[in-house]
Amino acid sequence: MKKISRPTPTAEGLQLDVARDEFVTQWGSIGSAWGINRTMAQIHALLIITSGPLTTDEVMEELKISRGNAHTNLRELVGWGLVRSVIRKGERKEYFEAEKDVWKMFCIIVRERKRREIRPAINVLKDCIDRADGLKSPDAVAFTKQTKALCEFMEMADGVLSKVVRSEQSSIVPWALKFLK
Amino acid sequence: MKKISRPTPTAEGLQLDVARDEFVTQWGSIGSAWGINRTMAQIHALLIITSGPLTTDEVMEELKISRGNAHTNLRELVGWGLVRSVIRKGERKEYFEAEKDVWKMFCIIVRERKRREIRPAINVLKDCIDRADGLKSPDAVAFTKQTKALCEFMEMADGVLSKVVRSEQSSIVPWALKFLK
DNA sequence: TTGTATTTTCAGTATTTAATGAAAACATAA
DNA sequence: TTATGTTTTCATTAAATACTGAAAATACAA
Repeated sequence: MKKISRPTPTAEGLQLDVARDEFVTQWGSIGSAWGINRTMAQIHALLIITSGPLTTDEVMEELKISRGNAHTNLRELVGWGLVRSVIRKGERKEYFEAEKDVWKMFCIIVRERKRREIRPAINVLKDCIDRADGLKSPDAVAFTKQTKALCEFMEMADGVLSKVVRSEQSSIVPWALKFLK
Repeated sequence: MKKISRPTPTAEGLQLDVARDEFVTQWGSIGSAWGINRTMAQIHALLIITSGPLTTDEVMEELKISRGNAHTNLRELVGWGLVRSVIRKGERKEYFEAEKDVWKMFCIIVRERKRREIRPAINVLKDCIDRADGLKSPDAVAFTKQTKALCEFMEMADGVLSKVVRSEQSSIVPWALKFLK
């Protein structure tokens, strides 16, 4: 295994390293507030601020984590579509690089969350509505009314997000924004 | 402690109970996918589909959870503003009821997440930018560029959400929607 | 083939997060 | 005041989640 080569640390270099560490660490805690595994968020952060693609070993080294951990979370990120694997010809190692365009990142995350979380939630709501729909008691009527309201709201949100994300370009939202208040 | 009175279960009543249970349970798992404590989401779900306000004991009974757990999560929900406590005159017990209007719920959640998560994230980014800004190396320039892009995006998102939520009325988003694509 | 580099898996362990339940604190009525 | 109902706290325990590291599987070159 090749040792990662590093330039002799200069004052500037150290300052940058501090900023990068801060970014990676904090992105990790922000991620976990949003229900994302801390390590996954940190790897993502690391790849976002690294110009070239990195190998699993380099990620392990940078974040001081085990191979299994690095491997699993890199795969997860590839699964989300936030990171792609790159194979350099003549080399056997797999490299990983993040999508860096912020708007594209946003679109990917929105699409995945729609698919993984919003859609299932809507299905659950529909299921509950079906079970209670037609029941006559006041309780049942109230229940149906409330779940229907929730369901309609989520479908609306789902639709808005679809449209926002459809164009895949960032100018539309700021533009539409002019019309809001 | 007074036992909760319940009508004799009918076929319809049972069917409703199943639907309610399903809703509460599933809302719990949806919540945890979004970084919200499962019990907190379940209590919220329970209060949303219950017409009258409930006491801590009733919540404990319905969800089969301990007093401490019910207490803590009810307080947390009150802290978010999603649930308010109600005191009935002549009674010593505290009652809890949820905000039921879906649009209001949405506004509360957006405002709180902005405050608790988006704003702090923006501050972290600004801090990282400050540390690296002015450094001349190509790595530093790339780092600054990337973090600035992220920061600007999040500020934009913050602004959009502020406007969406400002009016506190649901008609604006569907209206603005017409302009999207 | 066989050897070597690399990736993947997963049982075991550690860490983090959430829940319990009983005691303490508090509030009100008698 | 004392008695009683109610809320709050918090040390302990339980459950969920994440991580490690080594072994197995895979891929490829010689």
